[in-house]
Amino acid sequence: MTVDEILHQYDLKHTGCRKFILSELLQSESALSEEEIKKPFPDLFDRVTFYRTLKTLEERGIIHRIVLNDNSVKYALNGHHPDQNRLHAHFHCGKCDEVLCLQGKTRFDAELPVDFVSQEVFVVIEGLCADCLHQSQPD
Amino acid sequence: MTVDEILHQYDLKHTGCRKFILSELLQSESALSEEEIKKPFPDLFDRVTFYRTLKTLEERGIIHRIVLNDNSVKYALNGHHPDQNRLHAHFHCGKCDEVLCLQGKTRFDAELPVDFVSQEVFVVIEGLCADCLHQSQPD
DNA sequence: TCTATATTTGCAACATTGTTGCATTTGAAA
DNA sequence: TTTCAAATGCAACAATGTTGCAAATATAGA
Repeated sequence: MTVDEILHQYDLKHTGCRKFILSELLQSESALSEEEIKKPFPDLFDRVTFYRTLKTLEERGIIHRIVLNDNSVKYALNGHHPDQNRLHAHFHCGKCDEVLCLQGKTRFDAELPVDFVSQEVFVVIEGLCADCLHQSQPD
Repeated sequence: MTVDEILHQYDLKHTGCRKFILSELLQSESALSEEEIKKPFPDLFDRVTFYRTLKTLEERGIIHRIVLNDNSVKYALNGHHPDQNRLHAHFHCGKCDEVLCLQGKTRFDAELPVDFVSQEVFVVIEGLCADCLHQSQPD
């Protein structure tokens, strides 16, 4: 899936900021913060344009926001699982700050009070990724 | 458990701001935002004092922060389950904005990549509480 | 290819949330 | 009552996100 294919599929204009953001996210294994997306060309687009573009992409369901427990925000492309079972799970490495989507690799279940309805579930696992684990515990 | 008992137990001075925040949280069924805590006396304490006090209470393990998917933050008293299994689960009603702690009422399990270590898990369930459900679907 | 138009973008200004440094006040121990 | 570390208030700042408006641009149609 290319950037242009995505934009065409969602009937969005192929503008610079959209192509840039989608291109960065496509290239990345993990979810990226605004700063991380911008890193290669920090001042290529205005901050406002960036926010508005991220908002548009999110509203169209092309990307999703991940809010970590320290209030920071990362973005990732949506999988092509239409609207899954609305369980969004991510792993956050507290050392290198990498965020991984865990689509379909988690199970969650809750006993809610009577007549409470669950619409979406957001899970963030805080921990250490393999690289950082090995760095801190050699051998 | 009273405010003074809590402060004494954690060896903290019984200061105005601490007593006020703990008192509000003790009275509340659900988690409260900074604004909601302040509501009865919005200007009783400086904003900085408020933040520093919340930070202290959190560091001591008396309260915990809940970060919702819209970036807003709420606070709640910790249960007296020493350090549980590090699964923090909350329900957030998207209509009335109420947040409920779901201690011990959830099951979660994830298949992480090899050598990834989970330290803490944060879950937010977005949905509708019983009151709001009945309001939107009378009968 | 050129033109028209809705959309996107940049800029300025502002709002909210959170932090730091420092001087003053205060809780509680002696 | 005195003393002093801890807590507080104030000013200033930083990060993150939003709104209004004018200028630039993508693309549909001539």
